[in-house]
Amino acid sequence: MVSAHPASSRRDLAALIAPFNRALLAEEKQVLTEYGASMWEYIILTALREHSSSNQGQLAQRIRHDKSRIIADIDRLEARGLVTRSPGSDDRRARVIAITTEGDALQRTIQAAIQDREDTLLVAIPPEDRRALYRLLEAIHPMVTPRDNSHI
Amino acid sequence: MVSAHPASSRRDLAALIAPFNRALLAEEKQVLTEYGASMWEYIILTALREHSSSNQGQLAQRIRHDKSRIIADIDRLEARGLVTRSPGSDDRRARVIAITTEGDALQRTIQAAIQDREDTLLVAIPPEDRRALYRLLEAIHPMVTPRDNSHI
DNA sequence: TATTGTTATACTCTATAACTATA
DNA sequence: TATAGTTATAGAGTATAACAATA
Repeated sequence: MVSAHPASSRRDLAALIAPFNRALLAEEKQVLTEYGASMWEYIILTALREHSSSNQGQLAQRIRHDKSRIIADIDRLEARGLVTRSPGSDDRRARVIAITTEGDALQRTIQAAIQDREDTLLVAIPPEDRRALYRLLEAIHPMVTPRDNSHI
Repeated sequence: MVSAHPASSRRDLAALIAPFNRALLAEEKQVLTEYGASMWEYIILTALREHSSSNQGQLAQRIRHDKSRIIADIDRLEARGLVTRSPGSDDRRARVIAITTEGDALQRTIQAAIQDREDTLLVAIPPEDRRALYRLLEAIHPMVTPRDNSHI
């Protein structure tokens, strides 16, 4: 009897990526706990360092966070003086979120710690292989990131 | 003023892997919905094709599923005739889970469909780069998978 | 007393709908 | 009427504790 689907010798790509993803998140969470920030708070600070200031809704959309759940995160960041939330000058419904100097510094500190951990995790991978990995993942990134159509 | 942490030019590895992981899971879930299986059910079938039969607890441990949550999954797989659940011969507390011919066939069908989708997702990556990616991820896999200490 | 499978419960994350204030 | 932000609520997924049967 010949099977319609011969036993696959190859592991699912998802089965290779998922544990890697889990391990990276675990490392990241340890660092974040150290600095009293949540994953979403760190993602928000990182996004704000790239765009410096944006409306709350735009920000949520950019990082693919929920417009209703981002509120509490910004509340905490604001209370810690890491971001400011001010009413839009032209549209008084809008809230403009901007990162502060303290927020900027904290994001850098956390990111440096996270990348240190990532390097440690992959210390057994030769440098040129690691560079190849980054190059491949950067190439794949746009293929797996839903395009932002908000400008259309 | 010199910053303690200069702006990182590099993206976090987690920020590259997470969207990739999400995209792969989304593809996988579409296939699974087609065949009426949940992610955990597919993982269970895949694990059973590698080990053919095992105690419920050992199985849960191997796939890092919850020993209490695996119950409902096995209930459904058993009801569909994809696995059998029989009392252990030596230890009557234990339940031995074994995959059936139908279960084996379904896993192959689903896996083939999933890997087809994965190939489609990465169709723009040249074959040799894709091979390099798999090679790297296979090398990283043992570094990010918690070792099974159950035999100690 | 410890372990296998089971059930019940609580907790986190997420998704969605309803509300307000502006436009 | 539509939109930005907010609040409240319901759901999925997960983690944990308590229980019955067996060791």
